[in-house]
Amino acid sequence: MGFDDLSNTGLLLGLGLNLPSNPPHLSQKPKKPLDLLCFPAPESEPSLTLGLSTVDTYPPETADLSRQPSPHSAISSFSGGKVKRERDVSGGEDIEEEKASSRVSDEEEDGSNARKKLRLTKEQSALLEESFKLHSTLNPKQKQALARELNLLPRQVEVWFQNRRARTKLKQTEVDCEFLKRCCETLTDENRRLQKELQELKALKLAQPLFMQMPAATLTMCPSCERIGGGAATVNGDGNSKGPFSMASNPRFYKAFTKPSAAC
DNA sequence: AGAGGTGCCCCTATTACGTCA
DNA sequence: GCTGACGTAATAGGGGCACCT
Repeated sequence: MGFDDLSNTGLLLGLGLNLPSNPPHLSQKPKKPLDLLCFPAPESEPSLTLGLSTVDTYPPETADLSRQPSPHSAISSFSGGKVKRERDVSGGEDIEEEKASSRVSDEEEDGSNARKKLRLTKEQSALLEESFKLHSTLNPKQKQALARELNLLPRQVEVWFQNRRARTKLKQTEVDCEFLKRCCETLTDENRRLQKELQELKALKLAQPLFMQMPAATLTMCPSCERIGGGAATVNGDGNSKGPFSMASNPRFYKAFTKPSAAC
C-alpha cells in the first residue's frame, strides 16, 4: 500500500516533527560564540544534522606522508606554505608563560622527541570546567588570565576548550540521535496502527449492506429513531454541515453510524 | 571600491599518550 | 607484566572573518 492509497481515504495523518532547517548549535560556523550548554530540551524541537565526514580531509597520499608527529613543538605546523599557529611561538608573552609552566618545562627538559601528554590536575580541570560553564569560548584576555591562573600555556587552555566543545557537541549529538530514534519508533508504531485501521475501514466498506452505499440523501435518517444523521445538504441541529460519513473529525464515526445512534 | 595577503580563531578529524580494568 | 578499551591532550588542516595594503 502506497501513500496514494492513504491519501485517497480522506484520512489525514497530522503527526510530524517541526525540525529547524539549521539548528543553531549544530550549524557549521556560528557567527557568535556557541553557548553549548543551552541545548533545547528533548521534548522541544529535536535538532540533529548528520553528515558524512569530508572525504578530502586527509587524502590518502598525504595522510601518511605529511602527518609526522611533532615533538611537543608549536613551530611544527607548516602547511602548504601557509604558516599556522605562529602566534604560539611568536608571542613573547606565550614564551614567558611557557617558561613559567613547570609542568611543561619539565617535559621539555627530557630532551626526548616523544610527544608527551599532559594530564591536568583535578584543580586545573575543575577550574577549566567552571570557566567553561560561564562561557564556552574565551577571548584572548580570559585565555591569558586562565592560563596564568592554571600555570598552563594559553595554547593549552585554548586546546582544552576546543576539545571540551567537541565533546559537548558529540554528547549532544548522541542525545539527539537517541531522541530521534524514539521519535522514529513512535511514528512507525503510529503508522502501523493507522495502516491497520485503514485496512479495517476498507474491509468494512466492502462488507457493508448495499443500502449503506446508496446516495447520502437516502441515508440521512437514523433507521431507529428517525433523527437526521446529517446529509450532504442537510444541517444538524447543532448547525454542523457534514456529510453523513465524514470521518474528518472522528475516524471511527463511520463504524459507529452503521448501528442505530447511541441516543436510541 | 575591491582584490589579495595575513593573522587569528574556530571546527573537525585524527593521533597518541596515560590510565584503568 | 601484558593488553585492550577508553578518555583526552595535542596536532593537522581547512574555513571564516577582520584588518591592512
